Amino acid sequence: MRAKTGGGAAAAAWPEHLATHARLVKSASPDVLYATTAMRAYLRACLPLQSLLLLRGLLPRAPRLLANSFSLSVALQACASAAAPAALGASLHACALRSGFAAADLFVRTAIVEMYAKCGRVDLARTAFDEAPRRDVFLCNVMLAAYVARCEVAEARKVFDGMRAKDLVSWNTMLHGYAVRGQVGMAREIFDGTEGRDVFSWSSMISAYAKGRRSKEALELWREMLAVGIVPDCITLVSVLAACSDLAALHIGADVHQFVESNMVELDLKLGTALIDMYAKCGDIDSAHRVFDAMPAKDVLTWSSMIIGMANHGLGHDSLRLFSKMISEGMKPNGITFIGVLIACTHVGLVSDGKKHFRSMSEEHGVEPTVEHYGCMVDLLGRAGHVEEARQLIRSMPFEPDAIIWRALLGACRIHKNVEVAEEAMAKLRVLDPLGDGHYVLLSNIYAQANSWEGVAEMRKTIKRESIQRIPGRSSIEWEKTIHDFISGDRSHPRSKEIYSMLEEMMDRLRQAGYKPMTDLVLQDIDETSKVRSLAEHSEKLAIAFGLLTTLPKSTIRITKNLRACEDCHSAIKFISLVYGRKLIVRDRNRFHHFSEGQCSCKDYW
DNA sequence: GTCACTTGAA
Repeated sequence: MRAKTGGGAAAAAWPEHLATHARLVKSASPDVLYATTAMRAYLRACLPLQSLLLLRGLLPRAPRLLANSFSLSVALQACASAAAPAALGASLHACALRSGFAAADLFVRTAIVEMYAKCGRVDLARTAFDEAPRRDVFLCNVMLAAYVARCEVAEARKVFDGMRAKDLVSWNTMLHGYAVRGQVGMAREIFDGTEGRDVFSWSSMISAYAKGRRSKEALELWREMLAVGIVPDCITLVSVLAACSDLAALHIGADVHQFVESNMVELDLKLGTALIDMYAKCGDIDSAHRVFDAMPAKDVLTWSSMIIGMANHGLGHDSLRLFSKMISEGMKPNGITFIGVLIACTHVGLVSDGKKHFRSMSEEHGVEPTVEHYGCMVDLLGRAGHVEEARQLIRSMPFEPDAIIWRALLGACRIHKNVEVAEEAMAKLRVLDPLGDGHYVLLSNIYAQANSWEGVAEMRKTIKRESIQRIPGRSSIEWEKTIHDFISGDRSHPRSKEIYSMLEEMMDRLRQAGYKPMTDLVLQDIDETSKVRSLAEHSEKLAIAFGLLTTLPKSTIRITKNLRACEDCHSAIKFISLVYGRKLIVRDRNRFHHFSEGQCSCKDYW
C-alpha cells in the first residue's frame, strides 16, 4: 500500500522523528534542516496538523526557516494540508515574493497555488497560477486538481486543454473531475484517450460507472481491468463492491472478498465497511456479520453499516442491541447511525423504542434530527397505525415537509385505509413531486380498497392526462455471476420459453395450494382473466421462475426488485417457499423479505 | 521534493 493511504513506511521511522521534534522544541535557535525534515515527516505520515503546529511554534525562533526555497515550500505544504488560516499562508506567500523564490522556483510557485486552493481560495490560486513566469506539468496539475476539487469541471477542462504537455496524472485528474460530477460519457472519453492507464485510471472509471448507477458497466470494466493485468488497490475494490451492492451480485462480491483475503494483510476500514454493506445489500446478513466481527478496528461508519444492514433485514432487536453495544464501547453515533436505529424500529413496529431513540438523539448524543429523521418517524408512526400522530408530527416539525415525508404518510394511509388523510397527502405531493409515479398508484390502491371505483377511474385518468411515466417494475437474479433482469411480461430473455412454461406450472401449483390472485391491484381497465395473467407475469415471478429453472433444489433464491414488493407477489412467494421447499430472499426498494415454509420474516408488516 | 482514485439512508 502507498504511504498516503496506509502510512506504513513513514510510521516505521517514527521514533526518530519524535526525537527530532523534541530537540527542535527545546532549542533556542532551531536548525532549519531538522525543522524541515520533521515537517515533511509529519506530512508524509498524514499528520498535517502536527506539521502546522511545529511550523507555528518554530517560526518566531527560526526566521531563517523561510530563507531557503525547500523549507519555504514545505511550510506552504503544511498550510495546504492542514487548511491553515488564510493569514498564515498569505504571509508565507509575501515572504516568497520578497525573497524572489515565487518567481524563480517552480516548486515554490506550485506550493503557493496548492496552498491557496486547499485553503478554499481558488481565486488567489488562479492569480498565482496566471502570474507564474513559467508553467510545468506539475503546476498545471495542481491548478487542475483545484478546480476538480470544487467541481468546476468546465474550468478544469480549460486548464487541461491549455496544457502543452500532459502526464498520466493530468489525464487521471480530468477523468476524476467528470467522474465525481456523474458525467460518465465525458469520463469515458478521457479514459479512452488515456495512454498507459494505471490503477488510478481504472478505479476512477469504475467509480464513475458505480456512482452513475451503471453498475453492470462498472463490473464489466472490473473484469476487463483484471484481464489486462492491472493490480487493484483498496480504492478499486471499494468501488467494485458498491456496484455489487447495487446489483445484489453476491457471488461477484464474494469473489472480491476472496481476493482481499488472499492478497491483503488486513482489512482496511473503508474496505471492510464496503464488504459489510455489500453482503448486507446482497441478502447475506450472516456474512456481513462475520466481516464485522473480524474487523480489528471499527469506526462510526462500520457500526452504522452493520446497524442499517440488520435493520433492513428486519432484525430490529439485534440492530438495537448492536447500537447499545456501540454506545457502551464509547463510539459516538452520527445522524446516519440514527437513521439505522429508526429503520430498525420501523421494520418491526417498535413505536415506543423509536420515540425514545428519536428524543435521545439531541438530548443525549448531541445529534440534531434532520428532515430525514423526521421522515423515518412519520414512517414509523404511520405504519404502526398512528396516522393522526404522524400528521401532527409533520405539523410540528421545524422543517418544511418534503415529498418524502408526505409519501411516507400516504404509504401509511394505504396500510390503514385512511382515504381522508391520503387525499391531503396527495394534494401536497401534486405540488412537491408532480411527476412521481408511485403516489398515483398508491392512492388508486387506497381507493380500490375502499371500493371507491370512481376514485380508481379518476387516478387512471390523471396518470394518462398528466402523462406520468410509470417506472416499470424490474426484478433481477444473479446466475453464473451474471445479472438477469426481468420486467413485467418480459419475453426478451433467451430462455423465455422455458421460463414461461415453468411459470405456468408454478402458478398451477400455487393455486392448488390455496393462492388467490389479488386482481384488485391491477390498474388497467381489462377483464378478470387478463388481470390474472397480468399479475402472473409480474417481474418478481418471472425472476423466480428463472431461479427455479437454474438453481439446485433446496438452494436459496435471491431476488432484487427496484420498487416496493407487490402485495400479490408477496403472498405468492410465501406459497412458493412452501410448495417448493425453498428459502427465498427478496430485496425490495426498502428492505429484505426472507421467505421460508410459507412465512415471511416481515410477518406481513412492511 | 509536489499533483490524481473510496464507504453509510429516505
